[in-house]
Amino acid sequence: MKKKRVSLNDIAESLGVSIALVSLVLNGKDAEQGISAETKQKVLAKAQELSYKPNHFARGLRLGKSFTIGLIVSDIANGFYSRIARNIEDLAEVHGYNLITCSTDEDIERELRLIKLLRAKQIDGLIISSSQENPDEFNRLKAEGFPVVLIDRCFDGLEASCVVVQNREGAKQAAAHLVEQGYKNPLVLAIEPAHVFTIRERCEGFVSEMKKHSISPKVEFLPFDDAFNEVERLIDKLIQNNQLPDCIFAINNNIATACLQVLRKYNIDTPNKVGLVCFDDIPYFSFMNPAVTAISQPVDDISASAFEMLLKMLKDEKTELEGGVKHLPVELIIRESTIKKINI
Amino acid sequence: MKKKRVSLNDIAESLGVSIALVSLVLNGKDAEQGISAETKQKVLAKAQELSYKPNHFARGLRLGKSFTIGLIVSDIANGFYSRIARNIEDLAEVHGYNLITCSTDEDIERELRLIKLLRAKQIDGLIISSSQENPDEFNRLKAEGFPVVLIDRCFDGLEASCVVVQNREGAKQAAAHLVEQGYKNPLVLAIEPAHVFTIRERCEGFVSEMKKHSISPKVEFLPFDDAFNEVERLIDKLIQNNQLPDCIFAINNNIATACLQVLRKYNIDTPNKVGLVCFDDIPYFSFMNPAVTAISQPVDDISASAFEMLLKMLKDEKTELEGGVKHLPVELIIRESTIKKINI
DNA sequence: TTGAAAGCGCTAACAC
DNA sequence: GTGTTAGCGCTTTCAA
Repeated sequence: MKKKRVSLNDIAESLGVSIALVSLVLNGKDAEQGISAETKQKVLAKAQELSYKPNHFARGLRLGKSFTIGLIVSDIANGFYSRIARNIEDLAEVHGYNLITCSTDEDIERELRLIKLLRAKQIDGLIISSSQENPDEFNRLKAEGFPVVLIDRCFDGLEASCVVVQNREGAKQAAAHLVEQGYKNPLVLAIEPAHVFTIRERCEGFVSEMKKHSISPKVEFLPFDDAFNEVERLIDKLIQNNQLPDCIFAINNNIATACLQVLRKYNIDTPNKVGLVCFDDIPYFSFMNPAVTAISQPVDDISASAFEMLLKMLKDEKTELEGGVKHLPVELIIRESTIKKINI
Repeated sequence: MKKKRVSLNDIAESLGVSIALVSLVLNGKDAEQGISAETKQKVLAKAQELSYKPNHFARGLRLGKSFTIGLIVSDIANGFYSRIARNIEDLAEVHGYNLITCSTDEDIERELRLIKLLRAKQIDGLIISSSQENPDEFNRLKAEGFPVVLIDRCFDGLEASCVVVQNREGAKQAAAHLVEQGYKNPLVLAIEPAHVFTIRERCEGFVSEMKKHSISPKVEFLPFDDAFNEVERLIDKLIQNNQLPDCIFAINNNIATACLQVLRKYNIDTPNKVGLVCFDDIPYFSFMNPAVTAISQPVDDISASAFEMLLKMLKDEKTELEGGVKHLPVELIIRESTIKKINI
């Protein structure tokens, strides 16, 4: 029993005026066209009465715009990305845009498919934390004049715009802190794919700082899925081989959480037996047991900067798109998981 | 320097065939139309070469479908909803649909605006956790034949389809558990707006169970925003007036988290001085300090049921939409925050 | 086997 | 002040 949607035509007919007139009024262009206040009221009233809703397809087809932007991340259920999504959603709404969000699970092919799909759906612009191996796809998009902003992860040779944090510096701070606390045998727990910008930079920053103190950390790359079991398998193996580290640098909040679970399960005292520091802070870390030392990323700034960049491109379509990478600072927040207790 | 998008016409022209032919081939209707394998190949090759992407607007305008579904929740950054969003996103993708997600912050007007907007954007269906006061809007949608499934929250008199959990039963279990543990002076921490289905059912379930044990819990409704400060203000007042409860029933994961923060800040021993139980379990609760006793909701089942219902409506458009409410069971997971230690 | 053409609903240039 | 009209890109019916 589907009712037909009401169109401009329906309003025009029932009022005995032209479609164009109705369109003009409903788009607020009555002033510049000199439409009488009377007809304007009639039209507005009728539109209300029939509860007219503009057809987005027709409008989009005509205008070539969807007022929808895409957001692609690895996993929208990860607190880091879901906070970004929420921020961008709010910013977008202010400017009349909606957000269509997709998760890739770090799958390169899937990411390309999603980009294609979203473009077919005529999104006006894209914000993406990419899992690609190189910047080609994004340079292509930029060359086409398609507004795109990368967040979180960057590429050498990228020509499109990008917002990232100071991964290296953050990782170095974490390393320096661990050394200061007397940890000597660190393990870096990263995830695949290892080429990902954030992973690489964080690992390199951490390792290079450790090297300064004549320490060479082990680095392990875990599959993206199923963090808990992967971490457990690894820790188990390390225990068997008597190779347990005395501290862990977790590459993201997921891995850190998994670590905490596993350490607890194996009754490994944190921070006294094994310290833990995480890149990326989430609200829960501050009251976990133990509270987790973490490098906090400026989520609000990332969202705001990225959206601002995108909006600029969305607005002045004439000019060449700009490009450029913006680096945002991070902050090491020291909590219980890296401060050994005096009496153990 | 925007390149023009390539259209069916471009392919047709450069091949010297008709648009219709190209359309047929690209939609895989070449068999039933009896198009020669040769032309088919030509078309496919050309489409590939020009990297043709169908224009979603034109298609949608013609077909009246967007292959996009809407998801409206109060806050996509809340773990409960972000997990649901991720699940539905995955299910949707399998069936060729995308998800456009919006947050309302429990704002009734905003919710209505969003529904209108998404419909204008021609979403094919809607999954929503609503903050409305009554089912009118959704009964209207159903009457119009628009596919909609409510999740998490329901209404008396609702005619549309709905998936909820057994809020009352869960809250009762929580209450019974607290009593069993010897707690005698509970406080219910809920949020506004108080008319929300989940809030109401959880409060009622909890209170009615407590009444059986001759206990009348206090119930406080906090504004939706800024949970931490609201909880702190309240706890502070209770301490001043010497009215601190001996246990708290937090209505959702946000409030529970805020409670934990505040209790810690005030150095109030949990569970010995004040116990804490939460409706809705999130992964972090299991390794917080103390680990939080919580009522776990079947997030996967909620997502799957809701999507399945929606998909059914999306598919057979002919038949009258069904309606009906599905109730899913919950489970009390007992952890440290409600088990008093023997030696305190 | 293929082509022609109508029409989805809307906007904007132009005509009256 | 208001109407007419072309056309955005696509699908689908009918004709050839």
